[in-house]
Order: sequence, then structure tokens, then C-alpha cells
Amino acid sequence: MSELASQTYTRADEAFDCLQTAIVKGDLAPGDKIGELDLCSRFELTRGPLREALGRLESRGLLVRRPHAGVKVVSVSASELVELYRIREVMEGLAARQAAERMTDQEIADLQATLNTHEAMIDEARGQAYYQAEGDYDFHHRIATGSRNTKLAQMLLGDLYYMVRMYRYRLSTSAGRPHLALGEHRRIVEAIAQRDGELAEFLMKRHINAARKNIEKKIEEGLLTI
Amino acid sequence: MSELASQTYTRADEAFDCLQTAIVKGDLAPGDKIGELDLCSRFELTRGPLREALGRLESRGLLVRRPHAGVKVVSVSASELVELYRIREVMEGLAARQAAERMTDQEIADLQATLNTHEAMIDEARGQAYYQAEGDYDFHHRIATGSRNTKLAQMLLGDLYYMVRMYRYRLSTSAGRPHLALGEHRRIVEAIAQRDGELAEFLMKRHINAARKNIEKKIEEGLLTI
DNA sequence: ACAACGTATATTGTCAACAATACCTGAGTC
DNA sequence: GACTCAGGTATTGTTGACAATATACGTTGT
Repeated sequence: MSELASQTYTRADEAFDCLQTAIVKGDLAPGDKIGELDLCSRFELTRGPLREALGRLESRGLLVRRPHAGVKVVSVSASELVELYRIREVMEGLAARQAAERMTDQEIADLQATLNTHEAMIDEARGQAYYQAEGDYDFHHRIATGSRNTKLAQMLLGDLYYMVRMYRYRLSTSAGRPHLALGEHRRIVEAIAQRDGELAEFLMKRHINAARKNIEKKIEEGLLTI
Repeated sequence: MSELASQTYTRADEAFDCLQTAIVKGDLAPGDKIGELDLCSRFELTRGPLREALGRLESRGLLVRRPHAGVKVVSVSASELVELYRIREVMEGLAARQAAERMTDQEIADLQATLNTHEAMIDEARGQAYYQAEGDYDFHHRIATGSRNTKLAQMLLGDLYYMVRMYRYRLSTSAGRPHLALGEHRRIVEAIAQRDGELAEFLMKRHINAARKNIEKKIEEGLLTI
């Protein structure tokens, strides 16, 4: 996760990663008032590094802290998930545009290669779950970093994606439309390969828009109330 | 700054605010390897809360930490400032759109009132600096919160604006075009008042685009190399 | 019986001492 | 003279104990 692996891995970093994955995977349910001591014993940590990690997580909006009252995982509503996708739409649109302008040919080739891998997985009808979870993440991850926009990548990779993945784990949403999504991914990469930033932005926005509408539909059907 | 003033203000919060303003105002120069003890004596703090604040700041990208090597304020380049404005363009565009859909009539009235205040200040030719620094910030702040998009507002207010303000203090950029900016602000508010989200988004994007081009021009002229 | 208050407890916030590590200085060698 | 390597030092990371506060419970008064 960390870019160039700062040789020494501090306890606070460890705590941060543990907590983050625990929150994302749903091991720490939202709304729970969870004590620091519980967390310490759970992750074999002491309170110092733990508190530092809690501060970071709070700053990223994954949990909320009330002084002397405790920490709880942020409770999330379905409508907020939709809001997240609206943000993704504009930010990843920008990322796609800049990626088209700035990615190296090698990076584009790699991106196409990952898409082929994903296609193979879907055709074999196994690992659909993988494709939707990690594969999709991988695709968007590459474009975010390919934008060469440090802050943009940081916001997408460090904030938004974790929140989206949190929802995904919790509700196993984003189900369905694997072939559809792959096709959309292909078109986006095509536009990037042709260095057509405007088109790449348009396609990416439409892609995420479609994902959002898919989620909204599920909410309508009452499958997604949190 | 904190939304509903959590009665008790912890030392870590204090440290966080002190450091943030110090960074934004330029009292802590970027690139400086600044020691924890120095900071402690400077802000009358102890290392515990300080470290917690440092973690939060690092998480927000205002400073970088290398284990056992120290903390330094993130050094920023002119090109990265431009990248920031590209992000602002799409995010604030979205904010304007959602604000047009969701702001209360009262909020819109307040927004118009602040614009009148700003105009009076400019006409009196005093407080231009104020208008450009705090006034502009105030305008964008209101729209961000008016979007009713929690995460969007959090990202704009908690991350992007601090970075932009950091640059502003440091280079006293964003100079010029006060009347121009005010006119653009007025048109945006008009669109919001008419509940025309699409237009509000378009105008906001163009507004920030203009600001970005203004900065790029200065960079061309060599006035803004960092 | 219900409400309000005061106390008790458990949890969080804070502090100061200890341990580990990166950087710097100096000597030695090529 | 320049480079390498080793040790010292200062700074950071970590720990455990202490202080402050919010919640919960029991008591008391109406």
C-alpha cells in the first residue's frame, strides 16, 4: 500500500493498517462504541501508537471520536454511498483525462494486460467475485496513479476507495454487470491509448454513473438499506 | 473551524490547530526538518498530543514523516498548485450543482448577503486583501457545505482548501481580478437561486478554470516559481 | 412513581521515563 | 586526499503510570 516501503515499519503504521482493514472488512461494525483497551488487546498494541492511528483514521473520516466518550466506526447510510459515487464520478473523470495525457506507453500496455486477465477470469466463470472486488479496484487504482496528479491520487486511493470498499464488503454490492463493466473499462483504456483525454473523461464519468444508478436501483428495491 | 465545538477541547486538537495554521500561514517553512521538541516548546505542548496531531497532519498530506528521521512540511511546487486547481474545478463544480439542488432559501439569501458585503469592501478599495483571502474562502466554504454532501464538504474544507490557502499565504497569489471574481461569484449564486444545477456547475468550473489560468500565466512570467 | 442530583467507576487524555534508530563525526585505510 | 566504516549522540518511537472526565448507577426529594 505504501509506495516505497519506508524500510522501518512503525507500530503506529501497523496499527493504522490493522484498523483500516478491520473497518473496511467489517470486522469492526459501524456504530459500535469500541474501547481503546479492547483494540489494544485485539491487535497486540499499546495505547500510544493506537491513539496515533485512531487520529489518522478520524482525520480520514472512517471513525468518529468524542473526547472522553470513545471511538466508534462511522455509521454510513445508503444515501451517503450514492454521494460517494457522485464524487468518484467527477474525480475519476479528471483522473482518466489526465491519465490519457500522461501515462507512459508501458503503463497503458500493462493496463490492457490486466483487462485481459480480468476477461479471462470472467469467461472461466470463476473468480467473478475477485474481478468485482480487487480487479475493479486495480483498474481504477492504475488510472488514479497514472494521472500523475499526486493529490488527486492521494484523495482517491487514501480516502474514497477505502470508504467504497467498506460498503462493498459490508453489503456485497457492486454485484452484477461484470461483462458490462469490462466493456466499459475497455473503451476507457482505448480512449487513453489514443490519448483522447476528453473522451476518456466522458467514458469514465458514464461508467461510474452507471455503477451509481445500479446501486440506486438496488436501494429502490429495498435490497440495500443499511 | 470544528463544526459543533465538542465542548471539551483536547490538547491534541489544540496541537492540530496550531500546527495547521502555522503551516498554512507559512510560519513553518516547507522543507524544514523540524524537531518534535522544538515544536513542543514552541506551542507549550507535550509530545503525546503533538505526535497525535502530527499523524493527522501527515494523513492530510500537509507534512511528511520519515521514521526516526523527523518531520518536514511538505514542499510544494508550482505545478502541484495547478494540479490542485484542476481538482477544485471538478469537485467544486459538483458542489455547486448539488448546492443548487439542496441549499435552503435562507442559505441562498445569506450567500447573496455575503456577496454584497464583499462588493462593498471592494468598492471602498479597502480590504481587497481580505476579500481575496477570507472572502473568497467564505464563498466557496458556503457552497461546499450547501452541497449537503458530507464527504465532498469534508474533502474540500478539510484537505484542499488548507493546501490552497498555504500557497496563497506563501506567494500572495490569487492577486488581481477581484471585480472579475465577484462577477463570477454573482452569476454562480444566480444559477443556484434559480435551482439550475447544471448551469451552476458550468459556471463554477469556468470560474476556477479562470483562476487556474491566472496562476499559470504568473508561472509563465516567472513570478511564481517556488 | 418519577425526576434530579451526587457519587463511583471505567475509560479516555496526558505525562515523563525508557528503548531503538538514523544521522553525524572521527579515525583509519586505499 | 577521498572514501569507508565504526561509534557516539541526539532525536524519534514506545511504554507504563497518572490525571481528568463522561457515563452509569444509586440515592433522595417531590
